[in-house]
Amino acid sequence: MAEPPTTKTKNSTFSTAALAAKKQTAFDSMMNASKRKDLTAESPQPRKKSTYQVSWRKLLGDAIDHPERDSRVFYYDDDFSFVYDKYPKASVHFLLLPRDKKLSMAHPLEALKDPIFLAKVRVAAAKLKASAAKELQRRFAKFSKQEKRRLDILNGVLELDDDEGLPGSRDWEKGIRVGVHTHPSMEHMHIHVISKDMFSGYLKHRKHYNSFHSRFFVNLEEFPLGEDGENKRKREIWHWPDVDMICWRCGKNFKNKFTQLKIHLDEEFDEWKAE
Amino acid sequence: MAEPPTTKTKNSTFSTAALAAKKQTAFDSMMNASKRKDLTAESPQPRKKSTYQVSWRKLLGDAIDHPERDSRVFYYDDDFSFVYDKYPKASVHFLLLPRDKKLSMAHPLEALKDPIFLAKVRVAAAKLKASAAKELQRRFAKFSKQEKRRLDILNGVLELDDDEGLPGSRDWEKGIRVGVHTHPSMEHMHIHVISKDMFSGYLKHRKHYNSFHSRFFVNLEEFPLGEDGENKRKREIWHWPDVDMICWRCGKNFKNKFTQLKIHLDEEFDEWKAE
DNA sequence: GAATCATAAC
DNA sequence: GAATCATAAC
Ligand SMILES: [Zn+2]
Ligand SMILES: [Zn+2]
Ligand SMILES: [Zn+2]
Ligand SMILES: [Zn+2]
Repeated sequence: MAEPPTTKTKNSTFSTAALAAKKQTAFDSMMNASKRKDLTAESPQPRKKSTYQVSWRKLLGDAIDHPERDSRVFYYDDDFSFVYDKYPKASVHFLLLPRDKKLSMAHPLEALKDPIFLAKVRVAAAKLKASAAKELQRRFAKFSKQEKRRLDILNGVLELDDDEGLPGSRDWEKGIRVGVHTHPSMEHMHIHVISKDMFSGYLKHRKHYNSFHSRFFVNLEEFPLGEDGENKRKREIWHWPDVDMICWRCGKNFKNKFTQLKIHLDEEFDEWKAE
Repeated sequence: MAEPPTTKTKNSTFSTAALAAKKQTAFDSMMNASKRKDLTAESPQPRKKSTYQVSWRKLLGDAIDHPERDSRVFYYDDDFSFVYDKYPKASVHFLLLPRDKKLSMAHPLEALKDPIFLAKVRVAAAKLKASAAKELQRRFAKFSKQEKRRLDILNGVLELDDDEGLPGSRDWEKGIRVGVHTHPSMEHMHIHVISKDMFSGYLKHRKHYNSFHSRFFVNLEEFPLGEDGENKRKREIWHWPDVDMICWRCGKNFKNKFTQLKIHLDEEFDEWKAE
């Protein structure tokens, strides 16, 4: 089964930074920066429209075509790859990728209309969700009030009362969301499995936040949407990305104030871990 | 004397976030975001040039005029205010503000030509630097190899050898830089007292980094620059802000790759604390 | 998808 | 000084 990552917990907002850095190609041997400035100083010209053909949309292809040699993949079988998001937008952020070529190329809102496929995705997603919850527990149980008595007993600091069983763990799965984006950017279908906290150095602007905490995000439980549901959803995000940012935990509306939201998320993160 | 701040150390890149948030005025009651979009959708017009008269340049005025009621001030006397930078660009970031009206309005490169004033600034800066070093020690000694034996003895984990004195502390002042910007933005003269790490959620772009780790930053020890030195300095930053970012610790050149530098600073921060 | 740079408005 | 938004180029 999928094991949660064993990334060393450190005082960092870029927890998978090392991985990202390792996979990064060397710096482009671009023109010297000051020379660039000189050239444009007197005759500023708009850069020409790019003819770059978007290969970044296919960046998830390797994870399903060659999972055995893709370091982002931490588990796979014939049907699915379990993947670390390279730019995690929360403390835990995994992707579930269907490996079937045809399904993988379909739009998630279309593919998940098929009840057979939906059922298979739900089974796999439940596994990945459990894995994500386990990772939250591994990293944050030590801050959690609900885990305290259990941990104290396990560590021999406290003793069980007579007839007392070992206390249960906090339900970390409640801290995990599972779903898809209404309009994904990368073309291989992917289901996000992400913790609610949105505490990450990779969360850098409004779209990042609202991709997961607005109507742009469709929970797997909501499927099948039905035609009416789907149309309603698209109306709801008509003004995307110009939609307010709402705190996932307390509901406070931050309008378009992303930096204020970031500071608030930082505080909510600590309180949430402490629950 | 100036005492270091007692901010609770937590897993946060916005350590003075609470302060910043508290001082922030309520959100502007601006037009609804979606309405804005509608208005500009068919006839996009550039926003009019602002007539806003820059009061933000005077934002440090209160710290020297009314230090007793400015929460950023943590120590002051007749000559200087010691201040927390509201947007710290490193784990410790203080400002030293001369309170004399005339000196405060002068350009630092001009004012520090006066040997009397320079000497007074150096005395005050030494105090603030010591305070900053003490704060580094308070927060990071527990990660430091150089502090380990000392702390183990203080905590009773180890015992002193015969004739052994208590081991000295790490020299945390080596981790502090003191100096001014060649072209400050805020008009009240301020001397930066800042740890080298540049680990901060408020460090967001190249100018932030290079303001402290390029020739744009003039160390207090370098004064007096002399006319030649000053002119040379200005030539060296002619291409500002288009100058390469160089890691403060290992000297690696990150060119204009700010995000890569951020990830690297994160790693250097851990290694530096562990020294 | 990420990232650098530029631009208002404050 | 900070912050939102837009724009290339990849
Ligand atoms: Zn996506
Ligand atoms: Zn909240
Ligand atoms: Zn300044
Ligand atoms: Zn380095």
